[in-house]
Amino acid sequence: MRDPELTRQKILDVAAAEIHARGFKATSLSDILNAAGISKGALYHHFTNKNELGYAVMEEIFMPMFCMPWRQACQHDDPIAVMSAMFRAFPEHLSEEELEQGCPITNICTEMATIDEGFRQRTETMYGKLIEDIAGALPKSGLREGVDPAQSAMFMLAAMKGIVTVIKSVRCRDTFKILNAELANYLESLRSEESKAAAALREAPSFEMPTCELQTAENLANEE
Amino acid sequence: MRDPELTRQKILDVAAAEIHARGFKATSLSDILNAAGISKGALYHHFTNKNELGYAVMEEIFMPMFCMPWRQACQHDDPIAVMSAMFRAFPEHLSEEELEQGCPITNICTEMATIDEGFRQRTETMYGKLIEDIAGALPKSGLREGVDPAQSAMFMLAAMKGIVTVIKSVRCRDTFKILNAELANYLESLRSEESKAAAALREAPSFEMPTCELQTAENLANEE
Amino acid sequence: MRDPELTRQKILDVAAAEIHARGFKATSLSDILNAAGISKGALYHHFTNKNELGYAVMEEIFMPMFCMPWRQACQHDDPIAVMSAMFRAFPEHLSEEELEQGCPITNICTEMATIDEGFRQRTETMYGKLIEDIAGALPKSGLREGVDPAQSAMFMLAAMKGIVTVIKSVRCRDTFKILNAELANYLESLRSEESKAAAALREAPSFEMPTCELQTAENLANEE
Amino acid sequence: MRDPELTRQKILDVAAAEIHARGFKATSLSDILNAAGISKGALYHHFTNKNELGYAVMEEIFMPMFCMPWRQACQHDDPIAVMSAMFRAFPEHLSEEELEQGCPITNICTEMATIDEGFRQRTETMYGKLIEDIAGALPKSGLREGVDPAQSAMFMLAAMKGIVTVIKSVRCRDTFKILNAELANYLESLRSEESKAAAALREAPSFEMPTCELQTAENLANEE
DNA sequence: ACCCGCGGGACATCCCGTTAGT
DNA sequence: ACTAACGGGATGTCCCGCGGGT
Repeated sequence: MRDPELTRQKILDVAAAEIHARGFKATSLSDILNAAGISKGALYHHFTNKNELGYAVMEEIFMPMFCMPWRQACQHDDPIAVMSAMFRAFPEHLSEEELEQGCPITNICTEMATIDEGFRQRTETMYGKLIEDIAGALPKSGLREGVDPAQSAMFMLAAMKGIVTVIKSVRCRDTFKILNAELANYLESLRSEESKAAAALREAPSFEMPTCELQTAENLANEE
Repeated sequence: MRDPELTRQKILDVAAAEIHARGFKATSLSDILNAAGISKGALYHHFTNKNELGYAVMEEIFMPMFCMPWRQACQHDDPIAVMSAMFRAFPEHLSEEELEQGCPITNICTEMATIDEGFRQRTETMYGKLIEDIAGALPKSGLREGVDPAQSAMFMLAAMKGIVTVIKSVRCRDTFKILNAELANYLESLRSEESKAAAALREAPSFEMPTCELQTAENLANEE
Repeated sequence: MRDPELTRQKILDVAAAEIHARGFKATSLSDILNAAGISKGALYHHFTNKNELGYAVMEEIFMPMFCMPWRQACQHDDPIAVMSAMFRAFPEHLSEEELEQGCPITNICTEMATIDEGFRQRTETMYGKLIEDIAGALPKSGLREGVDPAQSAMFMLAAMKGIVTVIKSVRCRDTFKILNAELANYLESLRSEESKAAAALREAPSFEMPTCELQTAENLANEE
Repeated sequence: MRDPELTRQKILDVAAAEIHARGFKATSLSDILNAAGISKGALYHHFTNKNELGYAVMEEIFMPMFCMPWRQACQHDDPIAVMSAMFRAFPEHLSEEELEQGCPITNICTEMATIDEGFRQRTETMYGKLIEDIAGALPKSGLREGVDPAQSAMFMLAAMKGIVTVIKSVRCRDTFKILNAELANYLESLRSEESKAAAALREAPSFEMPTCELQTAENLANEE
């Protein structure tokens, strides 16, 4: 019955959901408490304050969730192909709710960056690492001359985030598809001529949304 | 001494600045009141509640400010050239503060879209109009075959917003330049061959940040 | 119906009573709110926080109340005689409750001096002024050679506060009388021989507890 | 490693220090726990609640510490001489911190007497015993006719506490010296003529602050 | 048109004490 | 004997909005 790690995870899971749905400031601790069915004492025992809880949610839920597909794509022989497929598949895979809520990291950072350094810095370092990984992987696909992998990776990331942000306002899945297709085109345009030829012969890799193996309260409970 | 319109504008100006700096929820009415040197009664005389004030700030300050440069570019004979120049010039023109605060519209909409329809809808309709204008203007520059102006306009807008959002986290002006340069390249890539040739001959239009002729409290005061 | 000054005074009066009865930290704002029948908003409107309320209570209630009798004694031709009478009369004049609660200034300062400078400094300056006044008045009674008026005033003040403090623990009115009599003796011992002789001829001034004309909520209400 | 008595003492020592520094209500159990490096369970194993811990601190730390010098003085042939020396030496012996914090017993009793009988009663009985001892010893020094030893002892005690309380507000070591000197004078004035003469011939007893042999955690640890 | 006094609720924090467990 | 998870209440702060008055 008493399982601190599970309690902690339950708090994190619920907090992540609430924060994603309503934003950080608009989410009260009582909301989380009620939804998770735990007491104030328990929360205060695991996290020293609301901001610290927010940091933990970012690091242990939002960031792994966000990075997973990119990391997976980076390990493939033709990362550009996988990412392209990813962009094209993505708009279909999101629920109506997710589409309306946008990217949790962009949300929390846009909201909190100017009033709390903790959120901003965590986002900054995450971006740094992710860009590094992607920039390291892109050349595997064969790049056009003059293309700077880091620069392109950054642009792709920014564009992708911009698209999700715009979609959050516009709430239109078709627009989402179109924009992501345009982004996929941008990606493909980075290939060298040989790479293009080769890619044309191969079949496009079927992309399936990676089931993000997060440490969730459910997982923890099932283990036993 | 008693000038309702001036009072209203002062409130809007101050509110815009505070909200841009701290976000909507994190800005309390007292913050605005103190900064503007007016009383709560005055505020509630002009605006029915905090959200309504937020809407007015969006419509009368943030949106005109944001749209101004685009509208200007659309009126030029070669909109792509102007927008390209704009993207390249932009990172230099922003103060350190503005760079850290990001785009006010993206901020407020990202923060509030899920908890209040008013903010979202206003953003949506603004995007709609802006895209329409840009899509209407782009062909003047001569587009490559197969390019859908609306689609490209949307992508450009999204990418631009994504870039500003990322920069808000990363706080690096050089990265800003690089990303905007990449965006400018994207724009130029939309041109047809003839357009490219023509543009190469012309001199690039020098871009100067448009001084947004907003209705501000200062302007109002000076008129008299 | 709406009388801000009266509201403020009511808060001060009630807060003074509660703080005197329970101590500063042990008195919650809700206690005061309930006892005064006002809302949290009203309190927050008149005082920025609990400490600031405490300061106001000290300055506007406790200190005038405490200083009144001394000031009165200082204006007499023979201050020593008045103060002596005061010390002897004091233990009889206090209610059982006041006897148990001790001196409000000593209480609040003893409790708060180490954790908040505001309380300490206010006490310090009050002591300074009071000592100055008493030291200025004492010579009127004719002092023995070698007596430093300031020094004696300070000692008298300290002893008096010590007595009240001890009585707060011991809760014995007779002990109070004895100790105050001893203090009165100390005072009389400061006189020169002529002064002693003269005082012996005169009748001891009858002392009556000065009705401290404080600005109380009751007074304010009665004025209208 | 597991030494319940040592744990208990450590708690007491740390609690005493924290309570002396911040006051009883302002000291949270977590403050003590962190400073002592023990867990809440340990504390609640040794003490049933916060008040009970406070009582123990009073009885086992504050009171022995406070009484020690007086007891020592009482055993001397000329208690008045020793106490006089004590008063004169005291202000020099205190650290700046101790001077600012005042007498721990006065502090805790002033703060808690009205809201908890436990603190008050313990103080009352301690005063009773101490006065008894001093009143019993004073005659050894040879008292003036008409002097009631108990009365004088009480006055001395009260005055001394008042002085320390005032100094806590005023924070001035010189004032401390002056007031204590005045108190010493009071003491000496209790002597009979013969006693005065005799004391004048003898050398004043040099006073050194008694190293209070308390049961401290350090002492306990060293014993092994 | 604007100000000031006020109502009342919500929120983050924090704190004391209990209990399952080792 | 001691740890750590947890319960749940209370507190100070603060904030949005209303309405009497000028």
